[in-house]
This record gives sequence, C-alpha cells and structure tokens, in this order.
Amino acid sequence: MDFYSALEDLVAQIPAGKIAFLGDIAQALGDKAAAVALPRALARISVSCGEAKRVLKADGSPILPGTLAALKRDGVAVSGLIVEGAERFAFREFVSNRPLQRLRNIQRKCARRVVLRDGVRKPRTVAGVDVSYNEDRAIAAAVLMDSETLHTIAEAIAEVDVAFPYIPGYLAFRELPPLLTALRSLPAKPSLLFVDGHGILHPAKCGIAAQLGITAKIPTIGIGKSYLVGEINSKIIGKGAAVPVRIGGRIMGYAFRSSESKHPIFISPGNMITPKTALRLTRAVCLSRVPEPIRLAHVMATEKRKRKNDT
DNA sequence: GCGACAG
DNA sequence: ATCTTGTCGC
Repeated sequence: MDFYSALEDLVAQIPAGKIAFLGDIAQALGDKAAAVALPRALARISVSCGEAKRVLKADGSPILPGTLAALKRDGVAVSGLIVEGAERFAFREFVSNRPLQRLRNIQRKCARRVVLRDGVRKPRTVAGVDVSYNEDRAIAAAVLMDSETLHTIAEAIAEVDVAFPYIPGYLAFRELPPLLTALRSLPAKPSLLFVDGHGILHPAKCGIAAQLGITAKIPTIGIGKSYLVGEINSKIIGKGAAVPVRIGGRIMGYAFRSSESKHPIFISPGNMITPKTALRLTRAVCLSRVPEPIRLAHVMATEKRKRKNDT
C-alpha cells in the first residue's frame, strides 16, 4: 500500500460532524514531524476523498478550500475563518499500521549496512545525480565525468512517476526510484557518486545518499544544501573552510563553505567512504557552491523538464 | 518558552 | 522541489 492510499484511509475514518488535526494524522501515520508535509499531500488526494475537508491545523484553521462550508453542513461550529474550539470536535481514534514508522525501521536496518571505510581514495570517474519535478512526475538526471579534468563522459535521463510525497527525513522513498533508473542508464558505474541530499547526517543515520550507496553498491557522498540534523559547535570562518557536524559526539559529516555564499553545504558519507575523505573529495570537485557532477545533473534535469513544459 | 527536519 | 522580476555585481 502506498503512502497516498494510507493517508486516504486515515482521512476516511473521520466521521461526519468531527474534525481531525494535522498533528494527529501525522501521529497516526507514524511520525508527528510529518505534519508539515501533509497539507500538500491532502491537496493531492482531495479529489477522491471528501473527508479531507475535515482536517484542520492546530489553531483550527482549514487546509483545503471549501472546508468551512463543508464543516458547517456537518454541524461543526464555525466562527469567522476558523473553527472555534475545534478541540471539542477532534477525532483521534485512528486505526493505522503506521507506515512512516515502518519506513523509519527500514532506514535503521539500512544504516547498519553502511560501510564507513574508504572504498575509493582516488576515483577515476565521478558522477552526480539530481531530480526535477512536474507535480509527481520525476525527471532524474545522472552525469558521469572524469574526476581529473571534470569533462563529461556520459549523461542519462529518466522519467518516473512517484507515489510518495516529499516528507523531511523520508526523501529517499520519493527520489530513490528515479535516481536509480537514471544511474543504471549510464554506460558505466562511477568510482564515486555525489547525491543531492544527506548521507548519514540523518535522523536514522540513513539519508538518501546512504540508501543509494547501499542499493547500487558504490561509494557515495551526500551533499545537503540545508541543515537536517547534527550539532555544530565551531563557526565556519571563510570560503574553503569546514567544520565538523556531530551526532552524539561522533563526527558524521562537515559543514563546508564551498563558495562566497554564507550558506554552507553539508557533506556526509553515503556509503563506502569516511567523513574525512568525503570532505577531501568534495573539495576537489567544487567549482561553485555545489559539486560539479551534481550541478550538471541539476541543470540537465531542470532543462529537460522545462523543455517538456512548453512543448 | 521552545523549536535548526534534506528535495 | 516549484512559483516568479527585477536587480546587483563580477
């Protein structure tokens, strides 16, 4: 059963005359933190699920258009733009197998398979992957290049419909299928792969770069453009500087100021590499803020999407 | 007062 | 990620 069906099942459990809060639905899905991602997912299923109009934010405000009118018909007291005292109508007795909790367990299992030893020290080739989106249609690109000259050797593109929304912490369940398809379309396996997203710098120590590295059995490095987890004590001085990011006191990656921008990138091992080597090899391919292989894959995926859009 | 939640 | 215009600077 896919995520959207699981969400539909939950929402369908909300009885007429009652409402449900985002946080409680997220809880029923197995991760309270997923609440922030639900409005978008609810909009996606709303066509086939009228009960989605019974879902409210914690402050009693509606998510979907038409919610207040629908609730009025159901006999829920609406005042102004919100449901006053929504708590009184709250439904919480959801029956669920908590799909996100299951996925978290898969990540934990995957984390145990991660190898934090160097599988490469001097890669001959490097590759980068990235995804662009048209709704839930993913366009993934993979670029293979010479690690020394940074000349492109080969490119591949793949289009895949995804059935999983973007939820922080669960990115791999959305992007892994398209990325794998693009990666496998390359004429050769790269010695090292850069992935757009974190590696072990992840709540379950298993971000998309780790999962991809395990699945494809190659060394991978995760490159996050924004913070996800970890403690950072020291400050990053200037361009080219890096500071460790720790989880439980252990160095899991680095915040690296790769460009003039004050926003660093977050480097962490995906698989078959140490944090230190990941930092060194990333430095070697950063001509701008983002490693070249990823930057090129990003450009490729985006251009492909745009070309399709105005055709 | 308490939070940093990738793309 | 995507939606968007002009604009500042190398």
